[in-house]
Amino acid sequence: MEVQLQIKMNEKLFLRDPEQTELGKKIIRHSIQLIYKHGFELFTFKKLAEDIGTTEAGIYRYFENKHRLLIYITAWYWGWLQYRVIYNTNNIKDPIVKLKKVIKLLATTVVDDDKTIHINEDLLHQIIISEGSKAYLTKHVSEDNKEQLFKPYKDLCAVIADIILECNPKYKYPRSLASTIIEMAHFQNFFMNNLPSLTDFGTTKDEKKVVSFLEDLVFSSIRKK
Amino acid sequence: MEVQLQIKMNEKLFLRDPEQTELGKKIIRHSIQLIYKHGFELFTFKKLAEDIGTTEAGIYRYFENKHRLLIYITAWYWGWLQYRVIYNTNNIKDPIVKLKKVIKLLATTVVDDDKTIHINEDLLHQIIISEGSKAYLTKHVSEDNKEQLFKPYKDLCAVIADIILECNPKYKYPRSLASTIIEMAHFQNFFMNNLPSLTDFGTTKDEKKVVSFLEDLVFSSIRKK
DNA sequence: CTTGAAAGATAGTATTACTATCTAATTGAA
DNA sequence: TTCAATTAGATAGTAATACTATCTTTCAAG
Repeated sequence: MEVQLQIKMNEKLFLRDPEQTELGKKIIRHSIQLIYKHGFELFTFKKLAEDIGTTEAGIYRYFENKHRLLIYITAWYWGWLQYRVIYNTNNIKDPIVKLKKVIKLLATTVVDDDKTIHINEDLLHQIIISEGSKAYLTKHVSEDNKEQLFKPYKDLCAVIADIILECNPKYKYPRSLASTIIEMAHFQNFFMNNLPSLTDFGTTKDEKKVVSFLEDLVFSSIRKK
Repeated sequence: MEVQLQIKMNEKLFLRDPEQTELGKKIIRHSIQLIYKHGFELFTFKKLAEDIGTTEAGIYRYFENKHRLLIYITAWYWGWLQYRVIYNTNNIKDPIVKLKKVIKLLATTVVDDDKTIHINEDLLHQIIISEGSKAYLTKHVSEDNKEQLFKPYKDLCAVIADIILECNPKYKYPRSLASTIIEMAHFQNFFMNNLPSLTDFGTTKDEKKVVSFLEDLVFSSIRKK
């Protein structure tokens, strides 16, 4: 059986739905590759158009600008992660086991998912690590937020917060702890590979240690006192 | 007695030392104001030159580009914070009290420091919250790091890691916990004000709650088990 | 008095981030 | 079969950005 996974995206993120056309899918696929290759600052629609073999104007028919495209890509990632979290914790009763699963999903390298042929999830994961926070670290974050552009991130955070509350209904900071887990899963990975002295894993560069650190952090905090 | 505080800066950060001239100091002062006003992406050397009343070429004599200027500003901030951490924890014996002091210094609004006339520390603090991580989230982070551009951040992290180890010499992740405190002090503040549902302080927007969250997180983790 | 450093003035270039318009190809409904 | 709509390709153009270059003025220290 072949299953195709479709993440439902907020329509305000694009001018024309990239999932609906060949060119649209190429834009997503190649933009992930190019942002990975050049970094977001040096990524341009010109380079993207050349890479695809279309024109700049063609890209602009799908996305207002490269920042919206970044938000689209990150939103897709958070949507996909939430799907994976729910899918992988589905039959687990013990919330502690659930939470461990979540931490692993967040902090561990992704294997390319065949259910989404036009997206390379491994590159995407790397992009989220180094470019993800640029989606919201802007002057217009509040307006973007009003348009619900960050909903997938906030939904994921809420799902994790709920699992935290299952572990300890009296824990006072479930949402902040959830966003801390999400951000640190990525930042500690980035630091480990690029500014190793900011972590305790610089020598081994083993992402399992990021998982251990996060587990220690989280379960110390929510353990009933 | 008037004390003037000078933070010693890495010479690779600038082409001409901005602390040594009037124009240099104006560049720092006005760039902080303008980055605060426009955000880093929309901040340009042209706008800065107009604001100061000099020319673009004039700015380029001090800084290679706006990204180097951002690194300079953030490096100054981390240097200044380390000074404040050491100054304020100087006579404290109890490492737990020390660590609480550090968290407060990191997560609480700064009052403008008269010891540095040309820098508005309050605006600077806001900039670090929303733009700080852009200094290292780049493709060239490793080369920049080889030039020691992030030393002040790493030094501060090391100082905090040492205090953590004073609290519990057996704690396994002092550096990662230190970088987590630093990053989350800023991110939780940003989230609280801009994406409130990612935190538990959205309704009150009270930064004291960020301090409480961080204290809970940190002291749960390092408590001897 | 002169000389060298800093800053001002002006100009110019390649690239970026768009917008506009026109034409060609496809597709699917009348 | 044809007509109309949708999508994409082609081309052009603009304002702003991110620089580099050069020449002149100012000013202060030796």
